[in-house]
Amino acid sequence: MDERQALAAFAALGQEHRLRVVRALVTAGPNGLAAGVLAETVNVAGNNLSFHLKELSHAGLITSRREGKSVIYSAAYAGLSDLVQFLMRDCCQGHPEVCAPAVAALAACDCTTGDTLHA
Amino acid sequence: MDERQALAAFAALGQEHRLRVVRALVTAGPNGLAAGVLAETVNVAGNNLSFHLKELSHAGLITSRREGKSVIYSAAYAGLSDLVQFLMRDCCQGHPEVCAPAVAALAACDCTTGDTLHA
DNA sequence: TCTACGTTTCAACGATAGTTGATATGTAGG
DNA sequence: CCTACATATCAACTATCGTTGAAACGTAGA
Repeated sequence: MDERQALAAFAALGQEHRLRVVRALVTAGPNGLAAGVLAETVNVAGNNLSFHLKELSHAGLITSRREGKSVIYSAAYAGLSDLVQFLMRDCCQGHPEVCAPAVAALAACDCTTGDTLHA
Repeated sequence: MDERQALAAFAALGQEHRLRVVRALVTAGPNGLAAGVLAETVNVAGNNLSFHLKELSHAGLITSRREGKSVIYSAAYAGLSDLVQFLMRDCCQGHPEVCAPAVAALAACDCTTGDTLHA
């Protein structure tokens, strides 16, 4: 991930409605949520939400697929990973103790119990 | 970290000059960099940089200390950790495989070789 | 094909953020 | 005390972002 992409991603997350959308989709899991459900969840008008979803999609943070009349959005976990990696890259220049908490914080996630940790 | 703080942090990072400042400080390590050095590094006028540094500081992403005539800024690694944790929290609702790459990406950092990983 | 539903696009307005220049603070040395 | 240096503050301007309402698109069922 280059700076331009990271910039777009952070700018996208730095907005109340968009951050809530991403959080909702991250917790929702890979099944995702329909645009209409998201509109109710974050309490935003449909047309306005559509604008934000487009921005999040362009930033590589979410993906979409059509299912009948609905459009289902899901978190782009790979994009989120890249963003985290971009932010913390080269944080260990001779002082691993300063960034270890970041690793520990994320490792505290239940993911560590998954069998695909190193996949 | 609550939503309001995360929002401020992401909005702070969603700006070219501020993102470069944070990246410069993250790679610089706990010793930090003087405001003047940062101004040259990111190629921003001093008064303008001061505005951005204030915003980053208010967002909990950097800290500052005075050393003689200079003010030294450093990355707030704890704040960065909290931010990462906020973004990925509850990402594993029954599907640990989707967020495992995020953990792996951060774990790829040399931090994993540090002796304070679980501290 | 017609209607209903879900979603997206567009133009326009109001609010907010970033830059600039001038000025103020605070610190060290002569 | 006075000057030089480093950084911070303030007001004003411009550009960009987010919201709103109206309208269009695409899909499914009658």
